[in-house]
Amino acid sequence: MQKQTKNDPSGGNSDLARQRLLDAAEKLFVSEGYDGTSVRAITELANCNVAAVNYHFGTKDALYKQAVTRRLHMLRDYRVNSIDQLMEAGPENIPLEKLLEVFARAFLEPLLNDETGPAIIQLMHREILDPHLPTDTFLDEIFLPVANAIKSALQAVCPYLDDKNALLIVHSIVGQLVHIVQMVVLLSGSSFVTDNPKESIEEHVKHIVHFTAVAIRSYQNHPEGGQL
Amino acid sequence: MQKQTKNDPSGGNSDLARQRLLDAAEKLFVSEGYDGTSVRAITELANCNVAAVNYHFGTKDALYKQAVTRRLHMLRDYRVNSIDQLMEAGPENIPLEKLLEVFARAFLEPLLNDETGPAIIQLMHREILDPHLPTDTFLDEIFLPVANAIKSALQAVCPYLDDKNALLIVHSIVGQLVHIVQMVVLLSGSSFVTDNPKESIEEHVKHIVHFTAVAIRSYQNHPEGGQL
DNA sequence: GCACATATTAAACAACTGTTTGAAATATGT
DNA sequence: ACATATTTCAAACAGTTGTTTAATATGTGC
Repeated sequence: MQKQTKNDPSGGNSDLARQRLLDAAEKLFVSEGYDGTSVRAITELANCNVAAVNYHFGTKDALYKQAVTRRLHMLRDYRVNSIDQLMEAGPENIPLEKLLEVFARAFLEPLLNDETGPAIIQLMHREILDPHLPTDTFLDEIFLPVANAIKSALQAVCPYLDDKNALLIVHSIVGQLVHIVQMVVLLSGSSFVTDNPKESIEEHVKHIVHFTAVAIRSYQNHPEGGQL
Repeated sequence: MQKQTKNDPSGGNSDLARQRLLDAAEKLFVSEGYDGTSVRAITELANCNVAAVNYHFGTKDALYKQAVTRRLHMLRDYRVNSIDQLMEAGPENIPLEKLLEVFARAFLEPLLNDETGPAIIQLMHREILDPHLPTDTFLDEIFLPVANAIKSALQAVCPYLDDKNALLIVHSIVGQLVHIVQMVVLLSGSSFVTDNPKESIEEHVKHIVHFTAVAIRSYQNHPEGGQL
């Protein structure tokens, strides 16, 4: 992309400006939301003229959609691929804890990544609260694919889980993981001193894996779950 | 409030307009967010003049703070009181499942209430994403009081839980409960037909109670949790 | 009924918003 | 170097925003 091919009539500089606009837009949509972000703020951060948004993307809304969609697909692919790769070892060779840990880390990858932090997941939260994508995009293009991937994997590793219980368990796992992100966001604006945020996240991940594994194993003897 | 006392010099009509503005503001802040809600939209919904916000509240921001804070305190008090009332029966008389169920229902009360639905909890999500309250208000005035109440109650009912594990478990419970709300919000804008949303919520609550109880009991023999 | 306090109101204000427009600059192919 | 395509740009536009202002209407106490 730094190299400009002489055959490309659409111009490399155009791609650079587009990229800068997408990156700037993403950053501002994360921190200010859609309505709180102006086209002028985006173009100033991207070092572009205010009309560049309309030239390259048509409208602010279309820019938003592209900024969100590229991240949404990235998150889905990373999460689904992580599960698929693990499952290549064969379900009988995969400890439940391992599956849960791989999923948790894949789910939280942007958060665990120093460069991105909670931003991308936070952008997804915003899209849920204020949807701008076409109806059901979030469900169809990230939530359901990821949920189905981990659900199938759970059922392969724990064949005693029926469809209904497996899905309920997926919701429990996702809820716990999302909560970590929300706590990070909440504490990031806080005057509380966190000793070591990364260590705290690791601790939560470890807890969730164990907590969840125990509960799942209880379904082996009790399809209704929860009885000891 | 329908009766106007002759002794009240601040005027009943003023309280009526204030109330209408708060209610209208809340409704719009829930659905459109802070930046997506204009003063004109609020005053139109409240059947007031646009300057009424400034007269009664000073600024749009101050109106927002009051609208959010009144609900935040309401949620906290309901949750904490539900736990406290249950604990009056004495921890030795309270099954763990009962405690978890009471907490879950108290936590989700607005959602379970046909009049409010997920709106109020959604308003809290928005405040986390776009804080307008003074720093740490959300933490200090709802999250921590509620977390501490359920943490103490859990430790009273399950004395084998130490501080660290109890807190991690509280996070797991809250994460699962918050996730229900997020799913309701996500599906409310969806073309998916939900057979019976109330029944689905009940099912999730039942699952979370049992799922969580099993996992908690595992700490009895294994302070590190998670081992079977 | 009057004086004073309070609440409501329409108009005005400065600033901001996303978009459009046409000129100018730059890139590209021959 | 020229013709054409693409990109960038400043200015303009109509609409929106939260706030202020002063007049008017309403409420209250005596």
